[in-house]
Amino acid sequence: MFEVIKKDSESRARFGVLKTAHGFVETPAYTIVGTHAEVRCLSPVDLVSTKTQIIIANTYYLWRTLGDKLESFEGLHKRMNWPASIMTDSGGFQVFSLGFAREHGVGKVGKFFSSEERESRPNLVRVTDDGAWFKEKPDGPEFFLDAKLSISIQEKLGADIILAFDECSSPLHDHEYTKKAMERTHKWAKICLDVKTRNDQMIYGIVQGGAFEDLRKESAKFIGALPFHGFGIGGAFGNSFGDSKEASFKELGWIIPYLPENKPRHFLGIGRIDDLFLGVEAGIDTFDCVIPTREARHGSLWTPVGRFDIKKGVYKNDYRKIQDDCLCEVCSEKNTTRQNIHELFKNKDKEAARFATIHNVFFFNNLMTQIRRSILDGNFPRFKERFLRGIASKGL
RNA sequence: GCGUCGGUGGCAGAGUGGUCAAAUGCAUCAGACUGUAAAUCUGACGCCCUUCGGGCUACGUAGGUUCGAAUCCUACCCGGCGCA
Repeated sequence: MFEVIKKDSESRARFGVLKTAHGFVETPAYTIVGTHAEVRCLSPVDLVSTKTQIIIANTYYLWRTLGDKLESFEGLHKRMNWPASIMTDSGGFQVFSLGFAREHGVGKVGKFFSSEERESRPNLVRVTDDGAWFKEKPDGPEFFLDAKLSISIQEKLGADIILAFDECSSPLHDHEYTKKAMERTHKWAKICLDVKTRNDQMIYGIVQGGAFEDLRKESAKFIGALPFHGFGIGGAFGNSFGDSKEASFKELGWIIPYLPENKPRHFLGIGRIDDLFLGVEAGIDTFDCVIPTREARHGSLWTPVGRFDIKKGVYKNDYRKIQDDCLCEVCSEKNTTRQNIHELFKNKDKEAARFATIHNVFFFNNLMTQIRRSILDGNFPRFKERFLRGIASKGL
């Protein structure tokens, strides 16, 4: 199911192959986010051209959207017209994102909402030891999602890799709460394994424990010892949650040694360029992140010298490609200069977001290809240094 | 020529005696975005002073009425429309 082909001699980086029911994923790999069973703005054909290997969809949203139709659901592969690998997130992140994170504005760097702002973004989630009560509106009815139901939904969705239901805690939570959330996650992890019935799906357990060393180690030890096919690392990570990168990657150092060498490790929701290098270096095999697709829609295009906002006026008469040496479908087309794409964004043309998404997704997938190659060549540390310096020199 | 309607910040367009440096939209500029609340959000946008705040100049032009005018009056300039 997962094989490590080559290990870097100077770090924990490794090249591997993950075999799922729908093919192979060469790792380290980027998992492209398709929450609602589609990668926003991209057709299945577009996706192929972006070198995408695997997509992650979301249990919570598909459950809410499909409702009764879930019983007769044809499966994600058919629905998405995507023949390759798919994973589903369990809905555990929504316990956080629609709850505490929404209320407190966590996730925006350096900014937490004031009490006034909180009123307009109320917490829509109530967590108990048994599961999570969600509501769509502050005054709407509650509905319950727990480990058992999450697995049942994920089995109906039919992804190749499913995730255990967890509670993602916040960096604002103290040790006591984080411990409680971690213990719930552990309890739910065992339930997920118990109730899972399909043999053609892999299941990953999820390590929590926030920024606390004792909890991270405890969680890694506990989850790592359970018979999962792989492991996700989630929770309060990275500067997105108000923590420094250094601190968050120290956490990986606490966790990874407790996870089995021969099983894949997924870094949940993390995926900026420096994160990728640091994650791979720490022993991560797969990443997923909204950044390539969301920022594309917002006009931010990524290149080896940093990202830029194509909507800015300076690109109005810029007849260069997004990125000179890029082999993505957009950069390879004749009539897709920065000037064209700028204009499409200004005209609110739907093609704008599509072009931007194609480029960004290709960029990140291609970066992973280069990382894999560098590991195979025994050159990862040099490649990392060179690439990060390239970005730093021009600024992000 | 007569009549009539109108001339507001980069543009469009509110305001029709004080709470107006002037709503709103667009444009512009800056920023954010990390298991998708997000093809989204935030801030700036007359000039000057260090922010709170204060000062100055502004609603076609020039005068006037008034404690006070983008808002009222007069003349003029410009534009649309109608009639000659």
